Amino acid sequence: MDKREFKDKVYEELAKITKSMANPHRLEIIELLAQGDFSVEQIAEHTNLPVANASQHLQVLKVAQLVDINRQGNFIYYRLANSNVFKAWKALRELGVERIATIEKLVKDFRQSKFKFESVTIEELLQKLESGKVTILDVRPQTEFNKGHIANAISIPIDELKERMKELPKRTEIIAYCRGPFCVYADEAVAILNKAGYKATRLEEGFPDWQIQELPVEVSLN
Amino acid sequence: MDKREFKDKVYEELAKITKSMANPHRLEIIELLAQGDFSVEQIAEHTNLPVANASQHLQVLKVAQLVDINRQGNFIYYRLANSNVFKAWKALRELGVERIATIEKLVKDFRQSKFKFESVTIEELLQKLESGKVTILDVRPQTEFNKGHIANAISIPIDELKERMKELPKRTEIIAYCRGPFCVYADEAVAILNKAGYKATRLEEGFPDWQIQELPVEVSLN
DNA sequence: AAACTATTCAATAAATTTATTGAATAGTTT
DNA sequence: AAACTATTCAATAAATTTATTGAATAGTTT
Repeated sequence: MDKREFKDKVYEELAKITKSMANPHRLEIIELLAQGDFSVEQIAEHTNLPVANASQHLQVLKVAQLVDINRQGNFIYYRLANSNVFKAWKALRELGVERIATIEKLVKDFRQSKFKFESVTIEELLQKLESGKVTILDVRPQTEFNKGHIANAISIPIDELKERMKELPKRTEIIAYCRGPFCVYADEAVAILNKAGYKATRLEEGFPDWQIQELPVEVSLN
Repeated sequence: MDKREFKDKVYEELAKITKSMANPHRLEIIELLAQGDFSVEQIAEHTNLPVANASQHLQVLKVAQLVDINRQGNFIYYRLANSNVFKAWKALRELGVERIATIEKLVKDFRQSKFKFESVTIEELLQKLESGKVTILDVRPQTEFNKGHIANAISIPIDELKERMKELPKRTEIIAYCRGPFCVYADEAVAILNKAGYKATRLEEGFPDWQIQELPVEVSLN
């Protein structure tokens, strides 16, 4: 094998992996699976895809070895194959957010149209945790919280927040988080809480970003 | 704009960026541009593409805002738009190297078919630098060395190594590096040097990996 | 074993990406 | 201004990716 042939094969392989990510639905699936494992049906519902279609995209990811499966009864659960998959997604996300004004604008327009809040980065949250009392609020669905969450976070899914917000302290600062920077549950939570007189801010990033940095988490052993 | 519409647009934009990278030639171009800027002709030559073809791939990268241009006389020089582009490439590369046994195998087969040497990681090199004397040898073409290189590295392009190796110390350990883990100049250098009685090893990663970690470099101001 | 359920498969048409070729363009040098 | 050079553009055919639909499959429950 000569040098050119070798190179061609290396880049060919890398391109295969990159292609397996290069689709809006598959990027969304990867982001979702960063929260934990999900069945095909659940993935289809979350991403608004017909099941057969979701399944096809999952096959593409499986062939590229970005996801693993785990059969339980009639259900097949998909999960990310390893943490490098999330790292690659994160790098692409950061490239996107920095480079494409469109995305920034989309995010801002959407957030500002309903709410207009500042957010706190993971680093800033760590500083706050060191210097004083902060309540961390996880507003993702209960099942995602159960799969893994930031250590000491309180779980109140966004749908239950209105009835259950009395469980939260009125005085201490509340940082709400969800799946990632594009997830709007945290924005909704901040809107609800601030209106009711709480002191709430959203975390810019999501649980997987926290976890990948090896910060303290509580995960289910399943 | 409702939630689903917002999500669709975000992932659509991210997929556009990802697609712009999802091609073997474009991945190779990105890796090359991580060394510095190059004209279309140079890029075409390095990647073994017809000029018109290279130009088309560069347009794709330009539209996605992964590269910038800089006209000088008749030549147009392309460069990476910012360090996040290299970070994304690096994340994909690491995902690839870890996940796809094929690539590992390709790299090993190719290296072992001609040479079979161990390599040193950036971290290991840093330790060596702390604990004793090491000569760092840059075997990339002179122009790439001039654009930027590891601080205190000596430049001897691989083509000139046989005649010029007497410039190198026989006693101290030599670490040779080039463009990145898929670049084989460093392997060739190690083979030549060890045969001649030098103590040489290759650096696993390349100059851009060193630079992105904000380790000491010498760069041209151009 | 039959009925059921979640998922995958297969076929197809439409959309997108790619390589190839030759011409056009934007700037430089004479 | 004419000749020249590097790069881009435009058109096209071939290859690949995608969504859609209905059927098939692998396993579970009755």
